[in-house]
Amino acid sequence: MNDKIIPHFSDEVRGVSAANGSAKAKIERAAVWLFSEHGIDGVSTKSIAAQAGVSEGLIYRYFKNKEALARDLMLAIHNRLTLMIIDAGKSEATLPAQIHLITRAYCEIADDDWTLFRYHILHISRFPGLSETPSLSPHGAAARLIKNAMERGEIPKMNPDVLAAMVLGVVLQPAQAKVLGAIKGPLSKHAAVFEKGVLAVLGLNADKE
Amino acid sequence: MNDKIIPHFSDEVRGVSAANGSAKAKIERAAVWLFSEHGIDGVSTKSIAAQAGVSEGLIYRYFKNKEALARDLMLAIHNRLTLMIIDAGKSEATLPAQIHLITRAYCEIADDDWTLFRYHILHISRFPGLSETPSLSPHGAAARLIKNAMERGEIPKMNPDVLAAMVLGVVLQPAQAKVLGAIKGPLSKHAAVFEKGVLAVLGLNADKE
DNA sequence: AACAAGTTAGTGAGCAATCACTCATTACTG
DNA sequence: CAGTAATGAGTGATTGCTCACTAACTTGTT
Repeated sequence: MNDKIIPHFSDEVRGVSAANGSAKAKIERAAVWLFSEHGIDGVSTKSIAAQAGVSEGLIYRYFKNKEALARDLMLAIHNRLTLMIIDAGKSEATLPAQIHLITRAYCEIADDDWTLFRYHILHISRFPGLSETPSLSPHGAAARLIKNAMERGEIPKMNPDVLAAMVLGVVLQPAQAKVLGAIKGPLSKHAAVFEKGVLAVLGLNADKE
Repeated sequence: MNDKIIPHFSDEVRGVSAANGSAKAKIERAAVWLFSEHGIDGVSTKSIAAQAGVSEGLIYRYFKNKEALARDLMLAIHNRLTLMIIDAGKSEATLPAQIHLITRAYCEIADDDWTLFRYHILHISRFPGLSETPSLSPHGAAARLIKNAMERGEIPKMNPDVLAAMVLGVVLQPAQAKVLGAIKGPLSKHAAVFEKGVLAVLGLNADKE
């Protein structure tokens, strides 16, 4: 439980952003916090500037408009999660090994920047375009891994999109429950349970215990 | 696949609202459609009135303000889903029988009023109060059924809130995937697969096939 | 060093547009 | 005509965004 999974991945997956003290970073941190709490339309540019401790006009030096600011932040976590799944698919050959890596990394990314992750699961639906590019979304990447495993004969063939959604739900719904206060503490604490649940949905855990 | 599950439940679970042609019903239908599409803050009272074919002022004859309208609609589907789970817990004695009923009914309620269901899963987080009353939320009701099954010795003991979230995720994440366009057709088509997945997460499907 | 010129970072008053909501008035109905 | 249903122009507040401006810092020339 001590060793982190994230360092095994590339820099993009580990999550990098603007220099911590810069004005741009202050705006981003203020915005992601306020957006996750009140929704994008529930936050004014004035309140973002106030929370960041900068003037309102400065936002428009770094971002074209409020929507672009919201989109950039969403894209950061969206791509981070997607690339993590793709990387895991490349570094491991079998579905169970991939799932072991992915469940841990998913939880660690969520715990690492919970505000940004919370923003992602609460408000991703504001950006339909991000999910309409299947290969660059967590769902699409997961569906691809599952489809490959089906073609290798690791699991029975069925609709990979439905199965990918069921599998993602085993991890994402507890995350949403944590957002809504029904579950407490870091997600990583439950990573082993999530892994077991995911394997069960895939019919891969008959040989355990 | 022909027989519906919904009729087995009480009137409240079957879903009843204002008379179809009344002005109040027209406002509700217009609001739930626009809210689910653009979010509550992304919809103006003017646009609701226009879509409903009534004047803007009429909204305030039937609802105290825009927030109350949004809350009433959310409460309708929220209570409908919650009561369905509670009812299933009363009418069936074992967890597998309860799950058989619930997965079907969940899908049928979603298909029956997809716009309202879509509004629920996309924007429930706007009303944290609804989830903070655990016994009156789908998550809370499901957690109770699971906890009871643990005490009857049907499944191993563990954190019932975490397990309830994982189980709900198996059904809700495919619903979200359908919202985002990754899955098509009615949810009921996949009810049997969802049931199998839920049983697997609970460790209850060793005796199948 | 001294100064001028140019570039970048940052400000905040102000603007047109839109917002949720009110209310005096009208239309309808039994 | 009493009572309810319905209207929509009007209101003050707030919105996202602009832009003329200042402050601070780099660079080039002497």
